[in-house]
Amino acid sequence: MSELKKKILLVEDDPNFGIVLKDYLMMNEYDVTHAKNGMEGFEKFKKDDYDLCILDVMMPYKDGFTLAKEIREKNTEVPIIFLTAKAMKEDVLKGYKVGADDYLNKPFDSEVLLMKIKAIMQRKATETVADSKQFEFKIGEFHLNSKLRFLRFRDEEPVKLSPKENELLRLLALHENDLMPRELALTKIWRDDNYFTSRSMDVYIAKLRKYLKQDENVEIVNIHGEGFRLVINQEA
Amino acid sequence: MSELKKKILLVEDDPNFGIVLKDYLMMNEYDVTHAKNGMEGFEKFKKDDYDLCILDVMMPYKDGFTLAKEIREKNTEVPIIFLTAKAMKEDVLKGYKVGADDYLNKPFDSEVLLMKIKAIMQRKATETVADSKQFEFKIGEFHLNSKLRFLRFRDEEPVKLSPKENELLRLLALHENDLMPRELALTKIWRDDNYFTSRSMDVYIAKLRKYLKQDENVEIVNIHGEGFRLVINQEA
DNA sequence: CTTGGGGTTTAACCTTACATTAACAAAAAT
DNA sequence: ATTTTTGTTAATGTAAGGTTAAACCCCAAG
Repeated sequence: MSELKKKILLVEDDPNFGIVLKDYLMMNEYDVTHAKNGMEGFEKFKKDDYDLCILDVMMPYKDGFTLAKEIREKNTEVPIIFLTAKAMKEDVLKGYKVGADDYLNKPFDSEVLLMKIKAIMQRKATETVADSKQFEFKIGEFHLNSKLRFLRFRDEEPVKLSPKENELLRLLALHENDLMPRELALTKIWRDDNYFTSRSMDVYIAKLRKYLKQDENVEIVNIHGEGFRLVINQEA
Repeated sequence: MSELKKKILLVEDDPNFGIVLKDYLMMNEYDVTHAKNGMEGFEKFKKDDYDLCILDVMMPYKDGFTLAKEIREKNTEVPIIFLTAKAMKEDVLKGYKVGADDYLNKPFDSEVLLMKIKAIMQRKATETVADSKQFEFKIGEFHLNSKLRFLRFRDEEPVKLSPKENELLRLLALHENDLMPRELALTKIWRDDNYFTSRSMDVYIAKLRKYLKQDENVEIVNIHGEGFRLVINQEA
């Protein structure tokens, strides 16, 4: 049964490091293709479908950012992780809004890389294209603008939401009337799933309930051991 | 059509290093003009349009900072990168005040330079042309003329704005009712994003709020960790 | 050269905003 | 019955933002 191994494109010019990393990832059940420079990386990218790209930034002739841009022109979805030299300053990275899913400074702990890969795969698996672009929601008599992070009830003054409140409510709204699994919120918003983040999330659920109390027909229901459901009852 | 190469003015007095750097940049598809001192650099600058200037700081007769200042008098837009001989913090700061986009300590990794160049070009590329031409705004009952740098409330005497006040308010107005990211203002107006420029910006926000207080329906709202929003409420 | 003023930055101090953790109560599952 | 999960409120620590005043820098007038 040809396993459904996830395909990773690894572009890394340092041959030693590249091979070590490739082997490590393959040991962890990924199907890894290794390209030794930007050109080769792009060729291989065009020839196949990948679930993830790991690009070294510092490469001669075609650096990781440039390659990422080319990849993005072909595919706006595929997650990209950059491997950057430690010396690289934040502002340089920020200048490049290629849409990276993560950065890792060399040298890095390979287990950290694995975790990031897992988190990204998980996130992508449960994400639709439309979702990532929706920032306004009608929730009963509320209006959520999750770009500007405010929640308005009818025509009243909007309430400002904190980043976490906002993301959580948005995620619930995306799953309106349906289950929003605990684990999903934890991996997407908290990027980690453990006892404490889980309790933290519960605290935020309580906060949201307080806001939403104004509208009788809106409530957040718990599904024990599973997650939460944003229920919206419409009156006839 | 492939001749859309970006033009770089390189001013570097060390002939060996200058030529090596020029060649390296040309290998990376830039159109490089090399000047061997500040005088020559300024002459060449006046004769042509460049997309970027790379200036050595340590040069006889006319140092990089002085040259930068002259360049800025002619052109407030063109990005400037300084090459400094050692880690000299004072000079670096001085450089930023001329409006440098970045600086590099010699000796530097040429790939890092490439990266910075790309980041800067990218930033320039994403600025819209339309924005750069709009200089008059209606802000509630205010009128902002950002060419002449004054702000008028109704028919009262216009208030004169300082350059920073003016640019900041203009940037807010360009994003009217929408988020104006902190980072955007800092990189565009202050050309640097650090603790101090950030605090400086907050001071200017306070000043603008003071001016805008006259109109009840205009306010600058903070979005924690993101930026500011110029909100204009219209009464029916 | 020195002095003064406009513009800007830095410092200081204070308030608000956020996220996490703790603590304990209640509900659900086993 | 007892363990696990969830609800809720409060306490804590840290970061971000608001405000004011002093320091600083440059430049131009005395």
